[in-house]
Amino acid sequence: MERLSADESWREDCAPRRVLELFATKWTSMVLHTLHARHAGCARTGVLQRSLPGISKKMLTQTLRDMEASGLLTRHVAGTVPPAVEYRLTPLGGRFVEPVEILYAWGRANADALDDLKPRPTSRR
Amino acid sequence: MERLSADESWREDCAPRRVLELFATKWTSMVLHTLHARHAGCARTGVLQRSLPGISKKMLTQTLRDMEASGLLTRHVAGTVPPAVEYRLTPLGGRFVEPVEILYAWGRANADALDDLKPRPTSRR
DNA sequence: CAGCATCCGGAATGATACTG
DNA sequence: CAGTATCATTCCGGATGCTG
Repeated sequence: MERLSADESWREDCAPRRVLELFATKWTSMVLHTLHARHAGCARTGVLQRSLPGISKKMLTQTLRDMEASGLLTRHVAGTVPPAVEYRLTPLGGRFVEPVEILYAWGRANADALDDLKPRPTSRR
Repeated sequence: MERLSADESWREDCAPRRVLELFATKWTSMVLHTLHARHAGCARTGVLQRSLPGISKKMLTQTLRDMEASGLLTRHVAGTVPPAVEYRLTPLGGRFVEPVEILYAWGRANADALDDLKPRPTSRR
């Protein structure tokens, strides 16, 4: 074996690895997918929270801020009477939707196989 | 907004979410990708460790065991003089390579954009 | 409504050393 | 070579309460 192709390695700090880090945080990909698939790439905090069963206000805010820092979305503060903040996908965020969608679809397509290995109620993390 | 498509939701315990959990563990996807791209789907422990810069023996073993439990690969113990253990991708594991490859490729394709937001030496996680 | 400040239990990762 | 056993550390993610 050892058919070293082009550069199929995993040096630390390589781009692919930074992509994986985006998935390391529990909600990132779900927020991204929801923002795109259910809200056309733009939504407010409350709406997002309602679209994501189980997420807490804290984690939602934290995730959104991290994603903003990662350049996946932008944050727009509107009026100030009742704070209205909107989050919108950036071009990078928009492109990142694609891989996420693929993962999502793969999950659905392989739901059966995944069910078999389901015996992990108190799953990791 | 609110263009609720087919079933683009994230109910807890849905298949897509269980897929994401596979990425929650740091090394899973890297082991999978390495096993496929560099070792044709079958390799021994030591070889894998040498192919994954930075992984510890402990984490490698743990990751491999988890992946075995998840049905992504099988474990074959050969002789016993010097223990020789081989890990081989299962059909499910083989199918899972596809999405992982896509993420990998996406990272390479968007390396520039990812580099811009790189100012995170002591990155998250 | 949006967000921040804290406190906290537990999980994930890692360094090191030992066994067969 | 493969794996296990400790010990230490990081920090994720949930709960709760407060601010404007």
